[in-house]
Amino acid sequence: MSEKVVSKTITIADIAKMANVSKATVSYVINNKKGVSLDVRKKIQRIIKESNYKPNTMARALAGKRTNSVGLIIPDISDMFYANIIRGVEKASGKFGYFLNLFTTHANPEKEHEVFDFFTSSMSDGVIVMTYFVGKEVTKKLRQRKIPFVFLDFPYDDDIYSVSVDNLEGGFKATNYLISLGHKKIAFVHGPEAARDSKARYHGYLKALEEHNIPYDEDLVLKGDFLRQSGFKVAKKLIENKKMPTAIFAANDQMALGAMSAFKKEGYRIPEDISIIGFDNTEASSFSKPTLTTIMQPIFEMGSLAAKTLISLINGKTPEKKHYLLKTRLLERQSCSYCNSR
Amino acid sequence: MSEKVVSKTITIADIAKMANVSKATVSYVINNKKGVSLDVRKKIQRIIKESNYKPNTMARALAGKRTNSVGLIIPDISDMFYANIIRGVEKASGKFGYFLNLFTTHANPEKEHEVFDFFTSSMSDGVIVMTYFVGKEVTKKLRQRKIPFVFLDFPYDDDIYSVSVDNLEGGFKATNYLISLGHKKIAFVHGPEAARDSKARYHGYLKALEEHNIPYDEDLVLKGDFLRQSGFKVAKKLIENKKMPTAIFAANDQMALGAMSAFKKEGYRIPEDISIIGFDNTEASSFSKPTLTTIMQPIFEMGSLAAKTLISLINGKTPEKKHYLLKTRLLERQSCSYCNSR
DNA sequence: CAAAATTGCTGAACCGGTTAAGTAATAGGT
DNA sequence: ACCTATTACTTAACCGGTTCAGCAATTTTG
Repeated sequence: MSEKVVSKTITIADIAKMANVSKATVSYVINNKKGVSLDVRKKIQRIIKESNYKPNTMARALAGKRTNSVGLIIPDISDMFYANIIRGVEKASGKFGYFLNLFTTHANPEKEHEVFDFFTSSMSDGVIVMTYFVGKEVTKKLRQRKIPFVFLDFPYDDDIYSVSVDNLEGGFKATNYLISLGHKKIAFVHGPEAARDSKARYHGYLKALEEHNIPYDEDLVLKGDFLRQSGFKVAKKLIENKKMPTAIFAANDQMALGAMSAFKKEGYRIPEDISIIGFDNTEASSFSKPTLTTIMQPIFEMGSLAAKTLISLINGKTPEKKHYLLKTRLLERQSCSYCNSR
Repeated sequence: MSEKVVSKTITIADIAKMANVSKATVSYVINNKKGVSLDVRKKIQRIIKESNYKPNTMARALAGKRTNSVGLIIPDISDMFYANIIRGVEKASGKFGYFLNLFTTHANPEKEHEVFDFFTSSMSDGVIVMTYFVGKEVTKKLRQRKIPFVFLDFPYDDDIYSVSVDNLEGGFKATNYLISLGHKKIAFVHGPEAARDSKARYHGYLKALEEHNIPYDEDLVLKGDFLRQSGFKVAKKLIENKKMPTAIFAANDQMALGAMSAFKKEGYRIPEDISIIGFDNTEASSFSKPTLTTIMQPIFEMGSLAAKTLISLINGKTPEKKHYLLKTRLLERQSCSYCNSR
């Protein structure tokens, strides 16, 4: 005679029943819409609170509303760079009441496509994309599904909302700093061939030389691959070739630190005998002996601006800017000094 | 006379129409269910591919299916510890085809509740929780909504699936190591009062002393707060009080490094005059001079095991274990040596 | 004071899928 | 050849919300 009671999660219909109104009225109250008398409104609000009811996000989203979440697609989370991006995005989104869907592509083209497919199946209201292999197909897909998106650190494209770091200006700043210290023989260490950021930093280097009428010396421009080891090798080579510069600008901290240890090993004093500047402000750069002067990227701000821009787009507003090009900052530490050589 | 064509995203109904079948049949094909002839199946698959159709996740979830995403709630993402947790969770979930919803509570009780409320509104199929203020209400809420969950680094509770690091064993291991090097006067530096992990490490310390019949010396147990500065202060105090131990075990690397710099400043050689061991294997610990011997937590594995367990739960399977207590690992570096004093 | 506008609420369609139940056609068993 | 299973597919209800159209009661307006 007894019926089995299956505990079901409470729905809008239940609330409606309890309040003796229709589902519609409850919905209006939930969404703060007018057309409901104060009495009824209060009653419904009370019941909602008492029964601890939470509208189902899926149903909401399906019925045309938003999910209140933004997606973030990044290659990886293994270093602080990406962790900081996440932080920035998370913080800014949180401020606007959005939550974060995180996707990592592991720098794997296949996985990247998978991720995008998932995205286009609706889940986040918009997406921030930072990835290696994105091409026109992806932006096309996103547009087709009318999913707002913002790219991070993406080559300038007038059609695409983007937030990037001004790597050229960063390279310029680094080189300029060395020049201001009296250096004229300044070496540059490249990152890997394909790296856009390294290239931009190189162009900043060139620009600074040019502006100060310092002749370009091909022998002082060296190939690296962003890894510590390559900085070490490059430094060795410079020493062997007896073509020593008075300063080195490496396209990232890792290589700068590699070079530093090579020079120290060969008896050079830093910064007395040679100045070194890096790029990125990785954690390691503040622990080296001497601590590494470097260029800091506003990573957190990058994430946070991207989120702000995206949320504007989601809400149909026009973001302040279509393209942000963020300035870097010079961190003066111990690895650079006035040029002592003739 | 011309009609405005509004580009609509393609739905299962569209596919059904194109294939001259019902929505149901398409659904069966999508979900690889039987009851569809090979011919029709292939035809539908072709059409799906050609039209680049992706089922709407929301609709799916609403109709009783899953979202294929797991939630992760953590206090913050500002350091590599959490970044590694994320990595572990992301990687393991990815392997099973699950995506990640990331929530951070910023160690803020209010925000924490907000996050949980959002969760209970259905979005992820399950959730991994690592947070400060969780209490019984939260686990009750999750249970009420039938959302599977796993706790990270949570005090043992027989009722709750959990993955934790064996901090006691870690503390034991660290202390034991120092003892094995001949040390008898071993200081311990606490983390903040409330920190469960610090407390557990302390108990490991006690256990090791006891097992080797080394008398407990109250004066060698000092209060810190996990910050570098506190390690520095504590070391100063030891020196001033002329109650020098031959070794120090700090409850985390930061404090160990702080202590290290204090000792160095006062002319002590490490490890010749005093051995130091930390806990956590933070990045900084491998850059110090000398490099810091420390206890490594299997953070990545923690995240990955939690994800595995959660996904089992989601799929109605019984996870291998209800409680994982992961072992730490000793990283022997340069900051510890045989005890030289009498 | 009648007509028009407004307010407060309801009913029902809809979002895009899943799935139980039903049906027609084909295959299998004796 | 006749009855029963099985196969292949469809119909329709349902998930839990939102929102438009409609209606009655009340208020405003000329």
